[in-house]
Amino acid sequence: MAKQEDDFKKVISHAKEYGYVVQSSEIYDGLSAVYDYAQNGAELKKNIREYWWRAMVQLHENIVGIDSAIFMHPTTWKASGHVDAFNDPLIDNKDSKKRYRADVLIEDYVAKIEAKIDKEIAKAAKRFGDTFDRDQFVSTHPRVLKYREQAEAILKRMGRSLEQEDLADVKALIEELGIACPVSGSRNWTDVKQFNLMFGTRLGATADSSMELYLRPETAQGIFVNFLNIQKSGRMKIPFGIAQVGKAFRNEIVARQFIFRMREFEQMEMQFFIRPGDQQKWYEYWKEARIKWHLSLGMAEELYRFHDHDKLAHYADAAADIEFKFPFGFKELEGIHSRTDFDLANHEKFSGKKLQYFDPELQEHYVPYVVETSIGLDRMFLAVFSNALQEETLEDGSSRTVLRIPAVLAPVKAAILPLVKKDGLPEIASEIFEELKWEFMVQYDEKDAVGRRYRRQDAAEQKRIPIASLSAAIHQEVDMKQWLKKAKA
RNA sequence: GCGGGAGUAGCUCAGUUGGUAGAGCGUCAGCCUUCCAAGCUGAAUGUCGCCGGUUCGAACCCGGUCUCCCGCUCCA
Repeated sequence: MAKQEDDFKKVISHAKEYGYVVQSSEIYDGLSAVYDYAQNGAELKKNIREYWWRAMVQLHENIVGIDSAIFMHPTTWKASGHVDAFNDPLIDNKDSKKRYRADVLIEDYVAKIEAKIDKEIAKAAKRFGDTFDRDQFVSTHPRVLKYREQAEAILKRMGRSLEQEDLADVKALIEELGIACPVSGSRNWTDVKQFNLMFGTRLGATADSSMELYLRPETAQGIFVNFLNIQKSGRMKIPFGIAQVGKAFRNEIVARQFIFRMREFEQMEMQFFIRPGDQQKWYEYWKEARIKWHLSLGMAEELYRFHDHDKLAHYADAAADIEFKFPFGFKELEGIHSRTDFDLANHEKFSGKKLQYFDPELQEHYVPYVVETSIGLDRMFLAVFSNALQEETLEDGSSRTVLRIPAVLAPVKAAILPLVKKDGLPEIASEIFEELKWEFMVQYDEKDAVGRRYRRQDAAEQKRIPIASLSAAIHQEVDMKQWLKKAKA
């Protein structure tokens, strides 16, 4: 565990020292869970983004890419379920310091009442044997009726209080029911607080003419609301996909672990529209396609694993994560979700506009089902970067730090290093540099002994290309270019 | 939000019972060097996270605050 922490700290400090990631607004003590990408980080991030875009959009004739706005009509988030799902009433127990969702505490209490009903039924069933009439028993037995009435009253009151955002009453309900903390057993509760995971802002300059809206908590909805626009203008036929890369915002209660969980982050999402009933097939297809994409980068296979969800989100009928072995353990890197027609159907309902597809083969209209792939660009960055950072022991026993980034993603593709700073070598090296820079990110360095420059490059960008000698390289300039192209491919 | 740990140069850290800062690496200028750092000469860099208090005097003691790491909690 301590080893893990050390490794993770090394990743963070290396990212800072070599111009990858720094904390936002550092000179003002920083902003919690907000980070900036520095010179090398911006390149690496851009390369990951492009690698994804090419794999998804360029290589699939039936997938197109869009770039939708961060601001969206507020009703979007009602339709998507985020207004409900991202608003949690939370309460803390002052003795155990544990935090709970207030509604879950109450629901658990109700579940206990229902368990009592089941017990009564079981008892009666045993007593009456074959003659037991379950429905009649439930609708007449006084104790069962009382329990049922209790349970319903509690849920009704909770529902009404949450609806009206009467959080004081939610707390009062918890106290009246005598709900105790499962850990400490105490009934010493804080007030119920509403946590909204979405950032609110205003559109419009003056207070009375402005409209309250949210920064998008996911990019997917920008795709759903444009479903018909894209389908029609692109003459897309099901199955087809719409991809998008963009920023999303979540006001996490606790955002931590460096760039793993940030309040402002970038998603790379693709919504694949399919016939209802085909979801299982496409879900499996994309699970496989996505893991292949990851493995194509050549990082160790053991670093990845699938995690199938048992507890599904409000929109999904199947979901799996591709987890990556980060320095702090296996964590979600990408999600593949079968979202059914939840989103499009809800946007139909809330907007009153039909979001349907006419299937020429089936000769019928339907709301398509959706399989989504959603990967965090920042998480992918962290996966690549943390895995690339390696300590290498050399033959002579000394060690060096190498940032071994997959060549396609490397921020800088080649370093041009004249062996010595004389005999006209810098001039020739500069010529090579001038020529290569039109096609690749390259760097030039003539300072210090060449060995030292190698080490410097190894630690910073891992881009050096073995050249037998500079003079040989000049004669083999064409070959080198081809080597570079191969390396790039 | 709660609990634990931490914040001194770009990085890793030292700093004795309070007497206004150091090392290694790195960086920069130059020398040497025709292939894998730690040879030579010189140089720059810190309101000791921030604010306040105690004191003749605070990196050190006290209070507050911000930020980071770990655990709990949360995570479409």
